[in-house]
Amino acid sequence: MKLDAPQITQAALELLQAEGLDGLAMRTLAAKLGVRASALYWHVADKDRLYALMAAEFYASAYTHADQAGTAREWLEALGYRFRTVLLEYRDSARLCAIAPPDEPRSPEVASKITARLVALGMGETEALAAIASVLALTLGWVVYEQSRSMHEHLAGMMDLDLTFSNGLAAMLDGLTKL
Amino acid sequence: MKLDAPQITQAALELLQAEGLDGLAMRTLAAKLGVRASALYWHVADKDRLYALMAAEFYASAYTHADQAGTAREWLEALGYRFRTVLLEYRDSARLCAIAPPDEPRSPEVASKITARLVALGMGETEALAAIASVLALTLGWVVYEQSRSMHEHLAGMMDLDLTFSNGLAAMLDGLTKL
DNA sequence: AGGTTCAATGAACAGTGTTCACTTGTCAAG
DNA sequence: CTTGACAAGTGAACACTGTTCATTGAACCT
Repeated sequence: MKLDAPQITQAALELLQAEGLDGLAMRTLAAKLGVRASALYWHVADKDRLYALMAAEFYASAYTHADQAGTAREWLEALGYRFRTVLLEYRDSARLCAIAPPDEPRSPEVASKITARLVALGMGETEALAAIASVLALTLGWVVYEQSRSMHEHLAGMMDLDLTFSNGLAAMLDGLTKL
Repeated sequence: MKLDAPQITQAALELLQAEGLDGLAMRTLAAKLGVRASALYWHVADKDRLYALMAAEFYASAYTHADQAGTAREWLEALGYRFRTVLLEYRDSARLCAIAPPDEPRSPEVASKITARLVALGMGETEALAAIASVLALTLGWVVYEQSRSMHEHLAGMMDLDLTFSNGLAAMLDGLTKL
C-alpha cells in the first residue's frame, strides 16, 4: 500500500472535514497515513502545494457537474451551485480555496479548456472567462461568510441561505447572459 | 506615546501593505512599535482578534463611502466598488478577510444598523441584508482571485479586471434591485 | 549477489503564537 | 515624602508549526 500524492490529498480532505483547517498539520496527516511527516515531502513539495491539490478537487467537482448542462446559462448556474455544495461538505473549505494558490501554471491553452464548453454553447471566449470568474468569485465569497460560524448563525437566523444564494447567482446570470 | 489597540491595528495594516500576510508576525509587528511581542497581548487578545480589527477597517471604509449614495442601487454599487478599492490597496487583504472572524458579536440590532441606510432608501430589511451579503461575497471572492499573483497575471492578460468586475456587480444589482 | 533507485526515517532547525512570573513606571492616598 | 496599587512592558519559556537532510531500508534489474 504505497503512498501517493492523490492518496495524501484524499486523506488531507478527510482530515479537513473532521478537524478543520487548524487540525490539518503535516504530522497529523502523516500519522493518519501511518507514516512520518517528512515522508510526505517526497510526494508533495509544499504545504501550499497540498492546499492546491485539495482545492483542485473542489473545482474539478464543480466543473464536472456543470458539463452536464445544456445551455450556457444552465452551465454557469450548475457551476456555482455545485461549487457551493461541495465546499459546504468540508469545513473551512472556502478559506482553504482563498489560501491555496492555483495548482497549474495558467496558460491560454488551459483557459481555452475551461471555457471550451461555454464556447461550444455559444459564448465568446473572454465573455465566458469573465462569467466563470464572476460565478466562482460570488460563490467562494459567499461560502466564506457562510462557513464563518458566528456569521452563519447570524445570517441563518434572518434568511434562507440556500435561497438567497440562488437568488444572487440567478440575478447575476440574468444580467451576464442577457445580451 | 502609549500603545493602543487602534495604533496596533494601524501598524499591522502598514506591515501588511509592506510585507504581506506572511510578514505579519507578532514579533515583527511589536518591533515596528518599539516593543516586545508579549506587550501586544495586553491590548489585543489574540492574533485572530487583530485580524478582525484589521478587516473591520476595510468594511468600515466600504460602508462609509456607500453612505453618500442617493439610491439603494447606487449604495450597493458604491459598497462593492469601494470595498474592492480598499482591498486592493493592501496586499493579501482579501485572504485576511477570509480568515478574520467577524469582530463584533452579531445581533439583530447590529444588522439593523447595517441595513438602516438601505431601508431608508426603500428596501425591505431582509432584502437589504441579502443584497449586502451578495455584494460583499462577490467582491471578496473576486479580490481573492485578483490578489493571487499567478491568477492575476493570467486573468489580467485576457480581460480588463476593473471592467469585468464592474460588469458582474452591475449585472447582479440589476437583478437584485429590479422587482 | 551487487548495485541502483525509490521511499521513509529520525533528528534537527528556525520560526510561530501564546503564557506567565516578574519588573518597571506612574499616580493617588495616607 | 512614603506607601500602595494598578497599568504596562519585559524576558524567558512552552508547545507547536513547516521544512530540510543525512541516513537507513526495501525493491528491483542485471
